[in-house]
Amino acid sequence: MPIKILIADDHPLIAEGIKNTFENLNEFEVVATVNNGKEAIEFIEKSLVDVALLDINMPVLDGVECAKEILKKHKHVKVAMLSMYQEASIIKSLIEIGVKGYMLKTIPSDELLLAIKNIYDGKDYFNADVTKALVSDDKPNSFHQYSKKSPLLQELTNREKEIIKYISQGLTNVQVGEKLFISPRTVDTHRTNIMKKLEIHNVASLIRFAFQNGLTS
Amino acid sequence: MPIKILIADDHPLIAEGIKNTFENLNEFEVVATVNNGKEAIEFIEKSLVDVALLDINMPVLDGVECAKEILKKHKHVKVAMLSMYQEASIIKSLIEIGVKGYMLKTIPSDELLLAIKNIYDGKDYFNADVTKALVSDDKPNSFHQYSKKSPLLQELTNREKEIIKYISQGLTNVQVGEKLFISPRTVDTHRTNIMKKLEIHNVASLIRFAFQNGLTS
DNA sequence: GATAGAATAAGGCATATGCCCTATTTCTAA
DNA sequence: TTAGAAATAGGGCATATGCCTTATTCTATC
Repeated sequence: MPIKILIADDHPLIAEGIKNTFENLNEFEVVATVNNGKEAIEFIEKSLVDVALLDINMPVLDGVECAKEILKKHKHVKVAMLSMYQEASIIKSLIEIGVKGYMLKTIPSDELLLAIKNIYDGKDYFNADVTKALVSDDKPNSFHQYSKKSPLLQELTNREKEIIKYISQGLTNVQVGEKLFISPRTVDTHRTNIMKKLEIHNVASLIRFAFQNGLTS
Repeated sequence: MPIKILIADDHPLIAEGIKNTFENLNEFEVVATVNNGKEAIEFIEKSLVDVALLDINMPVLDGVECAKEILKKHKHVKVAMLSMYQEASIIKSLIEIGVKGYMLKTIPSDELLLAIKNIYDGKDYFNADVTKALVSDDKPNSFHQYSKKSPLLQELTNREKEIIKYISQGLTNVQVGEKLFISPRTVDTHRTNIMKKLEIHNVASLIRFAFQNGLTS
């Protein structure tokens, strides 16, 4: 029986490319390609899926939130993430959530096949570059040393995500305040809270986070 | 005779997806899929290509630089750009360079076919969202009103690109200075020059630019 | 040899940020 | 109904930024 794969990506060309990789191989079967996390969950709730391959950066419901939902409610489904970027901090969060794999979109087709097969067999698959980044990341806040929660698990509120969106558009605290009809000091407070949660200390890192997690407009 | 298409994208899955879109259609023929701008130019120099479909964000030689090169030396090749993001300012630059099309990676396959056909026939194809953004962008520095050069044409030097890379990693001027063994004041000068060239006024916009143009590490 | 661009550096200053606080109100889940 | 988020707001202050300015040195290129 082929491995039933669900692909979630908001870029049709990419979804097609991935689907194409598994085509004509009787070991795999792409049972669905959906455009966002919400559709992915809806499909899993009514059909059988072995491995869910989720893009991190998706509209409506992003990959990370989607993964959490799936891993909480549908424990038989193995979840692997696809991303444009390699970022050690995200990986830590994903591992803590229970994700079985993380790969960059630069992965060659044949390696993707191997990865999905491994994940289906209960093994983990994490992109080599990423693993390397994790290993070299021996800062005191590394989750291997302390059981401190990783950034992404320190959930951001909707308002905080909204604030990030405006900041990443290049707006200052004053401008964001004007957009949302709140005091610039409130924006500042949100900003401070966001940075504390994400363990970062300047806008540059914040925008970086926004882009790598699909929080931009 | 089929339209000869060259695809340049550093993400094999995406390149495969695009290639797959044109498969089995005798109106089109994908003559090559390459991983970066350099390879694209090398191929065009020795083989016949009608339409080059370039990802903006590529290593080695990015899409914009690649497009300039092709349009300068190989005027018979029509160039279309693919991007993850819609950003009016980039489009302006591309139009000025002579690019015939710009589409987001969210484009559906059938629309991509239509787009390439139009471009081959000498028409332009620009993503609807992008066109809308351009029209609504009636700021005084719009290139339709003044013949002022757009940001991307105001070339960044290698050192400036290097500085952007470090800033987008979240480093402060002092930290960048330490990395490059130069004074933080020099980093500041570079930063100021970059912002003047790009017509932006804060880091947030700078990081945004970096991500949208593949200048991140 | 002159000129221009690139990279370097710094004075000076207004603005924005990052981050401690504390505090109130509103909403929500236990 | 009550504890706990979430959103609101501001005092206060150190640091970082954004952006003028000028200036030197080192290539290229003409």
